[in-house]
Order: sequence, then C-alpha cells, then structure tokens
Amino acid sequence: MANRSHSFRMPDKPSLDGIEAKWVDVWDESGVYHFDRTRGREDVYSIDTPPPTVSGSLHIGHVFSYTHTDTVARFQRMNGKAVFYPMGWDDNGLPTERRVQNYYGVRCDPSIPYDPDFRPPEKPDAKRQIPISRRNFIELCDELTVEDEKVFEGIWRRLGLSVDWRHTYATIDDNSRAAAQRAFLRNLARGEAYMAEAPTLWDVTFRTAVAQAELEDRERPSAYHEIAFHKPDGTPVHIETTRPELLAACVALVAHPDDERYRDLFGTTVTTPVFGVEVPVKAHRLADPEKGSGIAMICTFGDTTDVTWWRELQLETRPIIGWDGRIIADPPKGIDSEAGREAYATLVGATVHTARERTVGLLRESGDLVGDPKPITHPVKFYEKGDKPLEIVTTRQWYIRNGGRDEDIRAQLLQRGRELTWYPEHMRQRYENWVEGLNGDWLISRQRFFGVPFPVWYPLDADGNPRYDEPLLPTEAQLPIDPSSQVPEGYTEDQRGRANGFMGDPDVMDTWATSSLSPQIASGWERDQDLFERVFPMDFRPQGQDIIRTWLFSTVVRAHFENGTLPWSTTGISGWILDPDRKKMSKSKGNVVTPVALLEKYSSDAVRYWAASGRLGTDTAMDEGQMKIGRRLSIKILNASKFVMSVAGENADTDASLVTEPLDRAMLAALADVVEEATAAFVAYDHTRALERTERFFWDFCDDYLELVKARAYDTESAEGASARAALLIALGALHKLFAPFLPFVTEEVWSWWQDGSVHAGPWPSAAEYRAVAADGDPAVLAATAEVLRAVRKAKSEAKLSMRAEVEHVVVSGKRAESARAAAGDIAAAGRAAGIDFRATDEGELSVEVTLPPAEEDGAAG
RNA sequence: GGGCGCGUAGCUCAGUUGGUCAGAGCAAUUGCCUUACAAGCAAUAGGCCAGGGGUUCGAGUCCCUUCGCGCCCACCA
Repeated sequence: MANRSHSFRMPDKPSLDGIEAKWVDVWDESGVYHFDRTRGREDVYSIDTPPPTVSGSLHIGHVFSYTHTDTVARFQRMNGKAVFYPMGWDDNGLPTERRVQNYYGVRCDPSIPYDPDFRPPEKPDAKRQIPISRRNFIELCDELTVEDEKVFEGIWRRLGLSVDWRHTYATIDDNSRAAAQRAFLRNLARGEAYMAEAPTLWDVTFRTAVAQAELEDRERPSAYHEIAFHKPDGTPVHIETTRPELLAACVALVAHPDDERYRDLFGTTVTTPVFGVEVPVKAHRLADPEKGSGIAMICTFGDTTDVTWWRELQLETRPIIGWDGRIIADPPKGIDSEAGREAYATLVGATVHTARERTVGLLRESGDLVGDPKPITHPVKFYEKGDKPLEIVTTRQWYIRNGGRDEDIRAQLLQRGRELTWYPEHMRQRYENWVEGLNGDWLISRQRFFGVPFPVWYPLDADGNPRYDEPLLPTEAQLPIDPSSQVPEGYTEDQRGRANGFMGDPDVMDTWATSSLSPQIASGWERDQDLFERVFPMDFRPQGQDIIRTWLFSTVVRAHFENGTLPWSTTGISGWILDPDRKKMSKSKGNVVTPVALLEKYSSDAVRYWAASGRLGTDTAMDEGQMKIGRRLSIKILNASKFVMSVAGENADTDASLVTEPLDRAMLAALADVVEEATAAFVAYDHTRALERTERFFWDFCDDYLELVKARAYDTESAEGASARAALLIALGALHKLFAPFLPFVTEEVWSWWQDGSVHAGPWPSAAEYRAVAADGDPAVLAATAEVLRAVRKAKSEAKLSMRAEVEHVVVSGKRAESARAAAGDIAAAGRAAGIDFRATDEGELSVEVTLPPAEEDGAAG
C-alpha cells in the first residue's frame, strides 16, 4: 500500500449485470482457489464440506449454510492459509434410487438378468415402472447423478463458493467405495464391526432395516382393544392393546412385580383367545400399572419394549409379519389347535391393517373382545423417508459399535465430543444427549441396491447354507469390490450359489457408513498419503443441526476407531431457514424456495449478504428484504469505489506519509479498529459480526467522511488535498478486502479497476498497518465532526431546504467542540457554511447552533 | 417426563466478562433532482427490553419463577 501510485480503469456506469459469469470464468482460469499442497499442516486450513444429496434439489437453506462456510474459507485464505476446500456429492443410497425410479420410470428387480442394450423409455410412466436388472439400475443411477452433479456445481460456482473444483468426490465413486470397504474391513478385523441376527426396525415399503438415527415419531390414530385371555380355570384376564393383529404372535403377558392385582398370576400360564396358545405370565419393572389394565401382552414384535421384554425374560420367538409387511404363511410355533390354525389361515397374506380388522372380527365371534375399541392418537415410529409404520423383523445385519452397548466406548465418544470445539457451544448438548441415549449399536447394512456393497462372501456348506461365521474377505489392494460380480480367492464364478460354493453378501452399506468417512475420503486417506498428512485431521466441519446424531456422530466414531483422533477440531452448526411465516422450510411442507431465481433477481452477492447476516446455529427467516439491502450495498460499493478513484485521479499516491490531516487520521484510526474487530470475529466464527462492523463503517465512510473531504480531495495543489486522497484510497483498499469474504463478485470487480491479481488471494488487511498510518489519529475527531455535520443537515431538513443550501453561520460548543475544530474547514465545506466558530466549554458534550439565511417571502421569487 | 434454544421498536435482528445499552436496518412519515449513487440522499417519529420476584450502588445483561414459541431426546400395552 505504501509508496504506490495507482491508475484506474473503472467503467462510466458500473453495474452488477453479468458480474457472476465474468468472474466465475476468471477464477476458474487463474486457479485462485486452488489448494497449494506444498504447504505443511500448520499453514493449511481444511474444510470437511457437507456433500449435498444430488438427487434432491438445492434449496435456499443450502445457499445459507454453504455461504457461511465460504466466508470462513475466504477469510482464512486471505489471512495466509492454504485452504483445502473440496466438494463432495452424496449420490449414494435410497434418495438416488427413488429419483432414478421416478425419472426413468423403472424399478430394480435383482432377479432379472442384465440387458446391455437397455435404454429407458422416452416418456417414463411412473405408474407402470419397467423392471430392470440390478446392474442396469445402477448404470442409470450413475448416469443421472453425473448430470445432477453438473447442475449443482454450476449453482455453487454462481454463488461464488471458493471451492477447489479439482478436489471433488462422490460418495459412490471408486475412491469412496474403496475407503468405505477398507474402513469396514479394518473395523471388522479389530472387532468394531460385527454381524448379528436380531430383531430390527424394518421399513416394509423399502424392505430394508433402518437405524435408530433414522427414526422419527408421527402421531397416528389408533385404538385400545380390551381383550380377554383365560386362566386354566377359564376366568378371564383382561389386557389392552393397540395391536390386536399381533395376538397370534403373543408370547407372554407381563405386569409390574409390585402389582398386587396380578401377583398371583406370576409363574402361571394363560391361554390366548382365538388361537388357544398357552403363554406364561411374567413380572418386569417396565410394565406400567397405570397403563391400560396394568397387564400387557408381549408379542414378537410390536414395539421396542417387546424386544426388551423378549430379551430379558428369554421368551419364545413367534414372528408373524414378513419382510413385505404381510402376515407370513406358516403359523408360529404354539398354534397347534385346529381352530387356532384355521383362524390363522384367514390372516395369511394380509397387511397389518387388514389383519387387524380380521383379528378383531375373530375376537368378536369368540366373545373375547370386551366392549368397543377406544380410539386414541399416539406416536408411532417411522423411517424418516418412509410412509408406513415400522415393523420389527428378525434379520441378520451388520453393526458397528458406537457405545450403545458398551460403556467404555460410550465414555470415549463422549470425551471426543468434549474435545471438539462447537459453534455455537450449546450444540454440544445435542451430541451428549444423543450419545447418552443410544440403546444399541449402529446398524449399517441396508437391503437395497445402489450403495457400497459389503466386501464379503460366505462359503456355502454341503446343503447350500451360508456359513456366516466364516466370511471370505478380499485384500485391501483389491478394493473396491462388488461381491455380486467378483469372486473370492480360491473360487470360480460357476460356484456362486452352489452347495460347497459361495455367495456374496447381498446388502449395501447405509449411506452414513460412507459419508461418515468424508474427512478421510476427501483427504486422500490410504490413497494420497502426502495430501492426507497436510490436511488431516481437518480444521472445520460445517453442518446442519438435524444431522448431529447421524453425520457428525458417525464421523467421530469412524475417526476415533481408525485414526485415534477427532476428524476435525471445530464444528459449526447452521440454523434452519424459516419461510416468512417462520415455519421450517422442508420439502415435505412444500414451502421450499429454489435459489437460482433469487440469485438472478438480486445477484449472488446480495443473496450471500442475506445468508451472511444469519449467525451459526440461529434459525433465520427467508427474507428478500435483506437481499434487496445486499444488492443496494453491492451497488454502493461500485459507486463509492468509482467516486474515490475518480477523485484520486491518475497516478494517485497512497504513500502513508501523505496522510497528515487530523480528520483523515481519525478515519484511519477508526478503520484500524474495524479491521481488528472483524478479524477477531472471523477467528471466533462470528462472520455476522465481521460483516456488521464492516458495513457500519462503510456507510459512515460514505455518508460522512466522503462528504466531508470531498471538496478538499479535489484540491490537487495542497498537501491537505493529497492527505485526503491518500486516506480515501487506503480506506477503499481495506474495505474491498473486508467485504471480500461476503461479496466476492463485486469486491473482485472494483479491485480489478485499480489492482492486479485477485482480492481473494489476500492479504487480509492488518490493523497494525492502518494504525501506523493513522499515527496520532483520534476517532473522536471523526465522531464529533460527523455529529456537527448531522446537525447542519438537520437544520436544513427541518427548514425543508436542499442540502446544497448555504448556511450563514455555525457555532459549535461543549466539551467535544475541540475535537470538531480539527476539521473546521471540512465541516464548512460540506455544510456550505460561510462561517463557523468553536467554543470549548465544560457544559454539555456537544451542541451546534445553525443560523440559516432569512427565508425568502412566499411568492417573492415568483 | 428429560434437555436445548428463543421471547428487545410494526417487521428482521444487534446489544461479547452487569455501568452512555435502550440500538441498527427495513417499513412509516417529512423533505431534498446534491456534479459517485433517485435501485439515491437528509431528517422525523417508534419500545415499561414477555410477566413477577431476587442479587447489586447499578440488570435486556446474573439468579429464581410464571407464561408463550421452536427444536431434540425418552415414553409409546
């Protein structure tokens, strides 16, 4: 900045039009956002960018949170760090499957052979989906996600994200699959991953197991049915249930051990109505005497409490609901009577809903339904992406330990949460709550098609049954592998599915099992060790509050096991975007706003301005008014920059020694304060404060300082004029930089009018540097001067005069009059005052008397 | 039932360890074509800081409590 003369290349009529396209191209060609991988870990700032789900559409909430991260990235880059800012795409899993089904009008049927010539129909018919092979289906998934990713990248570039586009990954690509499989094999080898056959929450629509983290409760209508069981002597025992259709799956009754009403029954048996099955009556602390009749029927399985009872009381297993949510063909053990079997036969193949009606009918016929069902509304567990209640089905699944069944691991993971720096701090509480509330390990297998397959085969015995306890594993060098098309060591393809042959594990991993490795995948773990050492563990994980229990937690789990460290030192949690009615925006509510139209209407910088005005962790209303203000600010920066440059003239000099006037020094002293505050705010992940302070200074700079020094700056003869011009340019450079993280396009535009290179390459402004130029500058001078100017304006405004009107005389008095005196000439010029006096007194802070010329008589001018 | 966050001008929000903290912007109103900007500029008006108690010389700011809003978790016969 010092000893530098500038020439200017600004347009006559600056505009925001076309500014995004222009700079997106320039940045792409110059590589200004490229990660410099010659730098060591201590000089690097690395970001674990959330990979957006490409099968969805970007909405304004994405723009909001990604902008926050981008302001951080830009600050760190300007401040001297090599910023590692990759982008991932989450194209793995169920959302992609659903999108492919709808987009092409197909569905996956793994029993169909591959058709290399298959092409999807021109006009897909969503109601008549064409069944295709798994391989054809996956090809379509790959095809469509590539297209979706192009669209997303285009929007991100237009928004001005300073991503290094050479570093992208997709959660289904080869590297991600290899990483997910490698991490899984290592988890398995260390005993952190295991297979178990157990009751599992099951979505009957998608026919897949579902993890605890993917559940949500929904209020559903139901009804209490009072049903009579019978003691051996025939006397009834009344229970109440909302799930009478599970009567055939009943394995016991249970009451609280202290419940006097049922104490005599414990250890005895009763008989189920209709099916005539003898079941034990048990005591268990979880039975609530207040609910229903105080005694409940335990079925395999109606809810998670049933699972607990079943496990702890070591009860029989009598499942009746199949993977498709329908009643299975074979009656469970225990239904031995002819009548019982006949009754069961009427339920076979029925959905849960139909089975309920039929069972109630059977109970009415047998006289064991007491009264009418009593309607209630109660919460029911759903898969968050599903629309039918979850059932509980016993299946074989893969799990990763997460502390849900292990106090040591739980304590270690809680400790990791405490080591992590959270913005805002209170979000840590959600992590703690979640980890403390875990009630089982992490179920990672899904019975789906488009995902990372488990890298596992099983040998088949002489009867063709898989030996699950002797899995066949690939070496890490072979990864990624697909066990459904590749063959384990020592076998040939013709042994697939045959006795004494082998079978591939048919399942795929849950999408979180891959995305939980995003830091490792992006950092080149086991693929690019040099890169890995420069960027891992990463610095920052930005993400939404809704996925603390999934993405954040599972990422901590994986890094804890694999790397023995946190995956990053800091996390920043974004708030929700609310629509103008303060409702959370979500696809299901249909109130989502798509961002492209807003970017076009207000400019990218304007939309970023709105986003940057929302703090981390704070829900923020979608507000076009803020975007309007952002646009106004952008235009103001164009105009103010142009003006300062035009006043400065050709070969303007910014040598610090030229700045001699008290007002100029005062302004620069105030600027130094702003730089200091903005820098501290960025370091503390408070981008909003950095923006606020910068903006406040900028508007004061324009409204007051610029007006005050305008006349003086035009004077090319005097030293005072040179002081103003140098100060103006120095401040302008600082403002361009301070705004750069928020408004990358307009700042780059104005920067290009007088500087070489990119403003985004830095350096970030230094408070010390401005303080040195300001020397003895006192911000009080600027404050007092601006206040006097405001008083003059007020007098004119109240007299309904033009700001250009002449003032006869101004008298400034009070304790702070002396501060304003230092800028007497500027005040007189800006206020168009013929005379001005200062009277330092001890009374009052600052008062201003303005004498206007006598008003002309009405009509006198006419 | 447990936990977290929020309640400050009509609207959106600042207010960082208690002491010019009662603020900003928008909207409203009144004016000004002022040679960077009329998608601009200047000025005016607006609030018992949700209610009640307490600590303190002093409280939007700390403590207790009530009410309202939002979210997470648990329960779910």
